[in-house]
Amino acid sequence: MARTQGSHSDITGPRVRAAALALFARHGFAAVSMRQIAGEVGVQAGALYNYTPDKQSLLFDLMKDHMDQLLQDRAGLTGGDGPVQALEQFTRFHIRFHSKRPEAVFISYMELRNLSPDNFAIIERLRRAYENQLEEILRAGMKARVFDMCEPRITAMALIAMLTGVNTWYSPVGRLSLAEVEEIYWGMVRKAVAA
Amino acid sequence: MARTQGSHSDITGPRVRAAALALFARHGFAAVSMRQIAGEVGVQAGALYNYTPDKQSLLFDLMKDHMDQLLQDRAGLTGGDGPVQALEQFTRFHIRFHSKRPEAVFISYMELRNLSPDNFAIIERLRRAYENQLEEILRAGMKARVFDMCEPRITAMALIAMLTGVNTWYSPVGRLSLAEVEEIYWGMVRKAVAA
DNA sequence: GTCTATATTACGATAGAC
DNA sequence: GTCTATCGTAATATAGAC
Repeated sequence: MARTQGSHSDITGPRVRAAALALFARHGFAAVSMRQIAGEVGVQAGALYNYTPDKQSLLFDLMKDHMDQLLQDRAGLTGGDGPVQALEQFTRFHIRFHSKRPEAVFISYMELRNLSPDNFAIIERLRRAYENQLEEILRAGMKARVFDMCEPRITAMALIAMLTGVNTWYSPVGRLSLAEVEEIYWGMVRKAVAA
Repeated sequence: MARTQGSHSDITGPRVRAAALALFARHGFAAVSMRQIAGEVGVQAGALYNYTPDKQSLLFDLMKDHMDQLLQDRAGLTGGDGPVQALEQFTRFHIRFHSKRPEAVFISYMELRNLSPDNFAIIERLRRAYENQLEEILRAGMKARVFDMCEPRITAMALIAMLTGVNTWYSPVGRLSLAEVEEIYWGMVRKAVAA
């Protein structure tokens, strides 16, 4: 992977981030060295510091971008005509979004403890905002008497855990299509909160 | 934490494992040094090698013991009078067992990638055996027409993910008792698979 | 069984040449 | 913007004294 000198700022930056994403997901943040990332990109370790002030920022930027994209994509949806439709939309969106980015999802769940306190607080606030969206859907459905549960916050956490669990077994080349997976999980979600 | 020389084999061994469990759960396997573990125990780093051949074995032993205990405790249960009772028993057992060992659970889910290939295969086989127990309960319930689902394997994975998610928010000193948590989750599980 | 001391290797990050 | 070279530190694991 050795290469001669030259200027490639516009393509090296994204490649550094892509390499870090793949390596952090595979081996864990603490187990990956800057030299490994550089080797994957095809530069020397020192060159990485043209694109990130330090290793911590590299991790944080990956997680921050992931959460921003999640909330942005989610904000682009209509919200549905009622609580049931909104819940179905949330369910399908969550599965689709997360199954398409297994590495970023993995990192965002596993590497929280390797964030600096300040960075952790930022990511946690974004995650909380996403969880709150599901909780509000559940509360609206209770008010409309189409859902029945005693603890909407905990139900929201339980449903998100279930949906994110798709990533532990789903493969795009597996037996089930993403549409079929959505259907199976939407069936469980619908029944679990049904009035 | 410094201490003078002396022989303490019978108490140091468990303390090494306890320190490793706590530190691995808090900071991650790769981020914890043998010196940190030794410091927590109150010995020098070299002394740890009287209790483990290397750091990898320390991690593996923690995970192996956790899985063995899970399967052993589970095997001590009756199984219930029918599929519905069996599912309720599984649900309550899973929540109770996992909520009582948050550190071991955390490690067993997060540090799989830090196991050597051989060790990974052993742990995976044990995990699979546990998942199969839930899958068999679901299949029995389908046969008896008390459960309804199209994919019992995936449903089992979904339910386990949901139940293990309790560990992300539950605190023994929080608002809800463990019995209340069990009740809430059993309600969701029951409805999700109901015929 | 634990200590001190160390061999060997690797880490994150920086400096200055090109 | 990337290179080579390096600073300062810390890692796992081992050896031999007590």
